[in-house]
Amino acid sequence: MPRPPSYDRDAALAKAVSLFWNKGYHGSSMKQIEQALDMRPGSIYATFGSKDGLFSEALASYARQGGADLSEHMASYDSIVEGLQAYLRNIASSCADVDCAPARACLIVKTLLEASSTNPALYSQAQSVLAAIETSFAELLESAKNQGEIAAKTDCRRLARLIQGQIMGLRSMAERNLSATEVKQLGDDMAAILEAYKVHN
Amino acid sequence: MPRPPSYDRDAALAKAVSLFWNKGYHGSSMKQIEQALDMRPGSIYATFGSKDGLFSEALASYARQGGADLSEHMASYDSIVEGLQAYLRNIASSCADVDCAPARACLIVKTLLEASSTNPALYSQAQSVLAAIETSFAELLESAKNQGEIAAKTDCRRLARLIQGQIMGLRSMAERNLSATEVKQLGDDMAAILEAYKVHN
DNA sequence: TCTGTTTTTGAGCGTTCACTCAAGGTATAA
DNA sequence: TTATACCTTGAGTGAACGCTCAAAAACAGA
Repeated sequence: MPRPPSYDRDAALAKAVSLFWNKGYHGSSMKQIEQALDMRPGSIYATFGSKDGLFSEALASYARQGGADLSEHMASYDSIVEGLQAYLRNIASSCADVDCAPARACLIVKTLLEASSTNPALYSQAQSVLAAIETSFAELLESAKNQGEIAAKTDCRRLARLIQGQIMGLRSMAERNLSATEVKQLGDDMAAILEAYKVHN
Repeated sequence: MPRPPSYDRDAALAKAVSLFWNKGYHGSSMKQIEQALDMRPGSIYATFGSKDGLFSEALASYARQGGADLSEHMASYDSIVEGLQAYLRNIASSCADVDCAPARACLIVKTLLEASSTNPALYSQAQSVLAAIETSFAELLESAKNQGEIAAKTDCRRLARLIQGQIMGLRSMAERNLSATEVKQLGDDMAAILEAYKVHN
């Protein structure tokens, strides 16, 4: 009996991610959202509830994609630490490439900074997502420890935060007008930091 | 003959810095600005021209203060590299302290990320400020090189960007709800990165 | 005290904000 | 074909946005 929706929910979300990633929460108006999603306000509100709701779903979608990317990347590495080093270098490379993404900086970090004193719900969500990513890194590092790649006494959560800090710094730095070479060098230098944590036998 | 202004321009700017640092550009409305500066719109516009103008002056003021802080800090260190290491640890400590500042993250980075696709003028200004900071670090490192603290072949601008990236990451990470201990550990770990660049004799 | 200049004031400008909802359109099931 | 449920539409809501400006207030010099 009912009429099915004419739009593709996931496709709309992807477009929302792109817009919010580019312009941020306050920088994206409903007018721009309507245009980007090619949906009228009524449909948007029926589907996502509010601008906050749409942003929240977009952020979750972005985080899900990021997690999948990390998993896929790590799957092709025997050495976890080397996989993480390559991950840092890959981020630098893709940031250095001409606008393949809506922005170089991470949407989660942009949200963390923008929402910290203006939108408690989004701030909290950004915190949760970052905590989950920290956990992902920590679990990878625990495996690395079990494989003898890093010292048994290594504090994996602490090292995970160091790595997360590198990514935050790298991607934020990439928003500066640096050359591709400079961004890649930064990625290399950050990857090199992990050398000190390797067990060399 | 003329009536002198009743407000203190610098004091007003300091209050603007505090508000913008806390809430960002889009997150600070003129109503809130009027309240924070205790000035009526006419006076604000006569003094600073526009919201953009006020933000621009606030950002410049913040950067000036940051530069002065760095100079003052470094003055008390014979070893430049050790001074920079202590600088990173100090940032971590002050971020860990209970709200001594309007926000933990850096206003310049917040502006860089927020303005990149919504306000070219502020984006450009943030880029300039960050480039100047990079230069400050690079000059310090050149001195360190001359003093034999770091290898003669060190690329100082490149290392300067690595340090700047650490600060960006550290202060962004501090916006997460981490414990004081965790933030300080991150500061320690980032300071430790510079050990690898020291010439040990 | 009076005059001249400047600052302060705040009501209010037009615009844009996020959002609503009654009306009309379009699919499915009978 | 008809009935029914759902979806789409877009003009329009009140509120908040950044900003203006004529009038009132406050100072310094005469």
